[in-house]
Amino acid sequence: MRPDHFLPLTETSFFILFSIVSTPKHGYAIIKDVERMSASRVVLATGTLYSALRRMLEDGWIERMGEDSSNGDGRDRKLYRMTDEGRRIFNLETERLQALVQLTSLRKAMDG
Amino acid sequence: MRPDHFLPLTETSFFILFSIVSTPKHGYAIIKDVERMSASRVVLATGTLYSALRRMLEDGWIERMGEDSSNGDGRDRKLYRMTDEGRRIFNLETERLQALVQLTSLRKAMDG
DNA sequence: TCCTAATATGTAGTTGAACTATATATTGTT
DNA sequence: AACAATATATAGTTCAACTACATATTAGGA
Repeated sequence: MRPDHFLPLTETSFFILFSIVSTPKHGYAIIKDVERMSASRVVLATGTLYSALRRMLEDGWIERMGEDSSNGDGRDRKLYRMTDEGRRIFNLETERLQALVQLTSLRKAMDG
Repeated sequence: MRPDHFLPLTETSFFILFSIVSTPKHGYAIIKDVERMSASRVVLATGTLYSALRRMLEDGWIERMGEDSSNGDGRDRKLYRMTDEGRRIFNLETERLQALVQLTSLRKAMDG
């Protein structure tokens, strides 16, 4: 199993994984979902999204599903689904985040 | 006042600011402090630290204090202190982090 | 006294993720 | 017919973090 020093995830990777954590989505839907979830603070450019997706595919964090052409509509859509490895990494990242928040709230009590 | 799109902070910047939030420190002390705080998960290389410090000085997030040579010992040490602007940014980042953790914990209940 | 680890600050060059800009095509609405 | 929204993708730039290197002082043990 690969080491864990790809943590911390970038904000982009984090939100992409978060977006497909339970429901596979295609690229454009991920952009819209991330925008909604973040209250418009994170708006991914297509260049940012597709290069991030390519990296995650290479690393096996996500995979394509419905590779065949016809998706009901004759539309060019590619659904991305999280792999077990992607889920493992996403969980590690949320744990890291929780620890960080806990650390900063501890500071408010003690000092030094 | 400058805009807020320097958020999210990188992990490096976050830990550096966190380290000097109440006590000014010199570079090497910051490295050791960050290592301790993160349970050795984050060990800053000197190149990483000093280039981050330079950027933060340029942006006015931190400032030097005790610029004069003699620090009791004849040692070459430069203390870095957080500015009000640095504190403002650090607080924004902790708020962002809290919101993120809240978002992920919400997911565990609902789904979509 | 010599050696080593810890303390302390810095620069040069590389890597890689996110960014802007651009290109293309389809679908739904007016 | 025109336009906004939906949909995917590449090329080139920017910038923070990284590795590797360079230098010097101080404390402690052999």
